[in-house]
Amino acid sequence: MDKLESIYKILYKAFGPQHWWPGGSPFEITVGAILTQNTNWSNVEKAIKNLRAAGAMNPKRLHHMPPHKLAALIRPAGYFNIKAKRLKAFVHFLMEHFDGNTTLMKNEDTDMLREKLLSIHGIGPETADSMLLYALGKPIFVIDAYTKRVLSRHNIMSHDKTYKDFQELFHAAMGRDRKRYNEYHALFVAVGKTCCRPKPRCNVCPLRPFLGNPGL
DNA sequence: GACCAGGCACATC
DNA sequence: GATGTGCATGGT
Repeated sequence: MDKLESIYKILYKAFGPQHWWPGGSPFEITVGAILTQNTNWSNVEKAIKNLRAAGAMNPKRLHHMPPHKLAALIRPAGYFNIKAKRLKAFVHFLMEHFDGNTTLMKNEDTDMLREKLLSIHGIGPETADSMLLYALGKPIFVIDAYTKRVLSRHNIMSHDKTYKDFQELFHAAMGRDRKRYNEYHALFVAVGKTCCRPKPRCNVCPLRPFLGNPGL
């Protein structure tokens, strides 16, 4: 097939390079991956800014920070009590297994690491894969609500298929190319924000000439 | 004021 | 296994 290749090219031409993940160390990206769960990125940026300003954007400081203090710093990102616990759980894992060193984590076998990440409270498939791809540069495709929405609307894959089903579609069709995975996922977010929204604006969909009218 | 945003865990049936 | 709910801020 190369429907997925064609869609990638169309989206890239329409929206251009997205420059994900914006700024930051690998550790900061893992923190961002947790903070952005079901949350607008602009709110996450405020929380990241607070953590930086407090000198807390490193594993040791976060590890030793009381949960209520962490929650206060990340308040703008929403779900702050939940996310404070999740960040603590992740940082605890990072300290225990890799001495707080993301480079050591990167050296771990990808499949093994993914399983370990998924076993951490508050880290599901999307967050784990975001960490693997954007923080550690592993060739793992990230599936999110946008990806599912765009693909299902255009009848590429049914919305009720599993995360794994969607992910395997990309892994099989595109080869394991981390740079393209990075860009492609970001492009799904771009198209999901402009036309393939919850309330669609299909008149401006760049995919329509290729795929026809979305099945809504 | 309703809707939406780069999910996940948990309860219930 | 499927479905529903709590978590919460800030922009549109």
